Amino acid sequence: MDPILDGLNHAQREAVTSSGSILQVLAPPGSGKTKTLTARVAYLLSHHKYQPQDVICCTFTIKASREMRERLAKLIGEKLESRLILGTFHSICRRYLVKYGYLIGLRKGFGIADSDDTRAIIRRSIKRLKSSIEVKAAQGRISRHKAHGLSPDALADRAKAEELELVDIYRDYESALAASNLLDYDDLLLRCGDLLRDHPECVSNVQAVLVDEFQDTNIIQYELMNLFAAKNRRITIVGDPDQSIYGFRSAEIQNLKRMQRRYSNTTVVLLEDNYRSAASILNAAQEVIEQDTSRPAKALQATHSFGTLPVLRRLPNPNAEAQWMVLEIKRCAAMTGGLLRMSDFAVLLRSASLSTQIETAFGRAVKILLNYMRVVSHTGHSDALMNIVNVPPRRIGDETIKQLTSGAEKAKIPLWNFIKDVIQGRRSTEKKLQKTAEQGLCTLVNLIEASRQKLQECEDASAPRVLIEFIAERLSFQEYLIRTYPLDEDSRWANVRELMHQASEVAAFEEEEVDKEMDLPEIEGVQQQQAHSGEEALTRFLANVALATEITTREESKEGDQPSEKVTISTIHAAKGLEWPVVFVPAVYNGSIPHSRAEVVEEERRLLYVAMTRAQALLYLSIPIRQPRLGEGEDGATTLTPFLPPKLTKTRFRPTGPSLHEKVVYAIADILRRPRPSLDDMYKGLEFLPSTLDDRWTPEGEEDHSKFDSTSTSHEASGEPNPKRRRSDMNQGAKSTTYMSSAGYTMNNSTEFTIPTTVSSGFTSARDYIAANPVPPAEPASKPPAGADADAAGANKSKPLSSTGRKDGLTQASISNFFSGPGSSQKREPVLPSHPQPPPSRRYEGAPSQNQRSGARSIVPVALSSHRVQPRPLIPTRPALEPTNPNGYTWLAAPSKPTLKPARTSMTQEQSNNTSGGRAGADEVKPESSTRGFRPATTFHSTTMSMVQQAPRRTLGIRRSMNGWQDRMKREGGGQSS
DNA sequence: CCCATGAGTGTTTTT
DNA sequence: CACTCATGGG
Repeated sequence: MDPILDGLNHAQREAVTSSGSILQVLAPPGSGKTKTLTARVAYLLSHHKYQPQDVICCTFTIKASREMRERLAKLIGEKLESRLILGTFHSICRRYLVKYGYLIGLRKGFGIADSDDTRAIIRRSIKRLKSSIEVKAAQGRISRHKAHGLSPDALADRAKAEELELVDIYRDYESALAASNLLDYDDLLLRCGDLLRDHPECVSNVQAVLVDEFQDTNIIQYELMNLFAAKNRRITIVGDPDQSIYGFRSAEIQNLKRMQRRYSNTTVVLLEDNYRSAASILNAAQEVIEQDTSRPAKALQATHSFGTLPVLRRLPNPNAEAQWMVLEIKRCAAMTGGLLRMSDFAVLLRSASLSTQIETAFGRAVKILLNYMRVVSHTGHSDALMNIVNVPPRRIGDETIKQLTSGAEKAKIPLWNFIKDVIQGRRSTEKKLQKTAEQGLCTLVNLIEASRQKLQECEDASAPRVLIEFIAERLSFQEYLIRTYPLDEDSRWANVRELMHQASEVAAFEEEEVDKEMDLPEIEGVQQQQAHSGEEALTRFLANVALATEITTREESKEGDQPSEKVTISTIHAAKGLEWPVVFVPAVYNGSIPHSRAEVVEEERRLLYVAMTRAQALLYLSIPIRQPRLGEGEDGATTLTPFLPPKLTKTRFRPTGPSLHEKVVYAIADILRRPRPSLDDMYKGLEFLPSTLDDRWTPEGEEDHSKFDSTSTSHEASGEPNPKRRRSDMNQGAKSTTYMSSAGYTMNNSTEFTIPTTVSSGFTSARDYIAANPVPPAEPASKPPAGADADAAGANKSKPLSSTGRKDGLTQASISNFFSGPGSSQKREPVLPSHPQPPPSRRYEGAPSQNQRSGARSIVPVALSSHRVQPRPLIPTRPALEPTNPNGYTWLAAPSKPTLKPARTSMTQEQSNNTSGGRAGADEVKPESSTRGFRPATTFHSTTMSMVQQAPRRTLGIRRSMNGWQDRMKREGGGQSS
């Protein structure tokens, strides 16, 4: 039979082969959504003979589109795949606008305003108008209005008093964008919509349109979809209302319904077999989502065995929570005999503000260069210009800038032109500029002019790279970095190198496939706009960067390219669509999971649902029972998220990590469809574990003091039989290993570096841990040089640097801090904490100032990972273009076969690991998902671990180390001790 | 008057 | 880290 249909179940096949022109595929987590969509594309090409360039396939994230491209390449061959019009809505729109934007009066060479630009513009307006609205709030509201197609004037009309203030800002913002010839994210969609409405001929070739993650579309995207398909009205969408988590971005869950109304011939196919997770995980997740009573009931059948119950763990505080995760990760890795490697673990957070910011911060060096390039590419980019006028410092301060901008405004010419005129004596500012400032401007102008010249000379795709190098050179950029960030200049410089690398890669890529992906098919009678190739290469490069990109760069290094062994840390949003064997969802307390600022609680619940359904074999939720900083109650006691009511936690979760005896391990292997490890392997890693059980803290979340001496294990907690392994007692030996370099390195710089080294008693420090483990599965490091390092470290740190005394108390506010935090000292990577037991009973609370080696400070974080994944939208609270009828879907068509699966799916008791029976489901259906093929995603932000490994990975841009945390730690530590 | 530097505060989710 | 506010040098 048709190879395209291989491995598809009944419902999936039905979806793929459906003859309906308007098709909705409702696909819950793990049901083979992407697989179905790609197969559908292949099917349309082969059975309907559509040309690939006549098929549009939209996703929401770059990552998703990349994945789809890869899968399609395998299915239909690269040749066809490369001709498909496939990408995020934003990138597809950009493509159309580049080619046909002139038809609606778009100026050539427009740039894309990323959120920094946007924020800067809005900030300025707010300041000028003396508004009291917060920048971020204004930014969000404006975007929301734009997403709903409301112009400033339209908004003014229905103005409520308080919106009036916003209207002015909005207007201002729009004109600033126009003045710089910039389009923001919303504009890309809006303007493309305008284009296609006025000139439908641009898409007259389109035979079929496919949209992934449809529940995340907003009104504009929905409209775009219709416009793309205007000619032939053939649309396939896949989505799942339960995974709608992008409402804040104006996604409208009602689009599903809306689409059904619009196309009366809509066919709906429902997929309901889950191939990803253990039944126990699915059951728990299902109960969470079903609390939303407005949601239509929907079945989700597990095809895997029950597995082992998910965990809901209580811990004393966020710090302990982080340590616990690390311990559990080590325990799992060690006790499963090589079955799980670091990349199989993920920590999913509700908010990643910390790490996110840091990452962006680290990207600053890169950003500076990009802004130079943007100015070179288009001198009208006043914003980019303002960002770099005084970077590196040129004695051009606020006053000078004010003079210049107001002068430019009066003269009605772009800032750049005005500046140039001023320094060339053709114009002058109201007030005379300082001599020094004038000189500074002069150098700047010279540099930009020289760069533009250079660009003109460069007629090919290498332009981006040539320019970066030229500019960096002329700025003595590396020296500037050293001067500015003495502590970690090199990691920043590394980011720059990375950028250069990306630039050259892009160049190579484009050379060899010039007419590939970026070109749209020629349409008779409609002319496409062409451009100077050097300039065009530059613009494109910049656009890709702005679109968050991760320009793919296929090849990720040839040698040693193991999928990088790191634990992934990501936001839940970014994790959508992905899966991992083991998933941790920390901080499930009220205020975090239903986020305190969340507008729609249901969305938060879905978020938890999405997080839980990312797990294949093991799922851990955890909560610090006290959160010192953001004290919720007195003493910062937290309350469990309302999404996990007692009824649920009692039946669907266990209080501590499962004991990992053979059966459990086999079940995990089966679910992952990996070979079962041998008993020998399973025993191997044990001796380095502090305990074979999750018993360092009591199930109630207290530190378990009894633990130190005796071996009394409280395994009962887990409800499973006591494994026969005994805990190896490792006290002493510092088995740590290698962390040499880091220590050495940092020491030079003096400032602190403390942290990492603190190894406490005999465990490996986090850093060692990673150093030792990163690669192969867990093989613990060999033996240790021990002692010395720890001492050194200790000594060093004991000297608190100057005033900022760091203490080590480390109470972080949240886990994310923890992870990112401490461990890193200067350039190192993140480390994983390790540390199981605190040595002697030192508790940290008591001794704030000293003790660095106490267990407390052990921080160390995990490798922080990398990753960011895809996002998707959600429902807004807006005033509605349509009656909101939350979820009243009607299934127009029935799904797959009635499915009766043997009841195996839900055995209620945990012990169901029975036998290998676990694989039952798997036999009937060919497994599909599985983890293969997925890489940890390199993304824009990769973090640090990479440094540990030799080969730096490539990602677009930012590689970060976690400095910066140090100050933070110092501060926090200090504060709290007092 | 203008610019640089240091201290203090605070942070959902993302194309 | 970004942002804001205060102080000190030119």
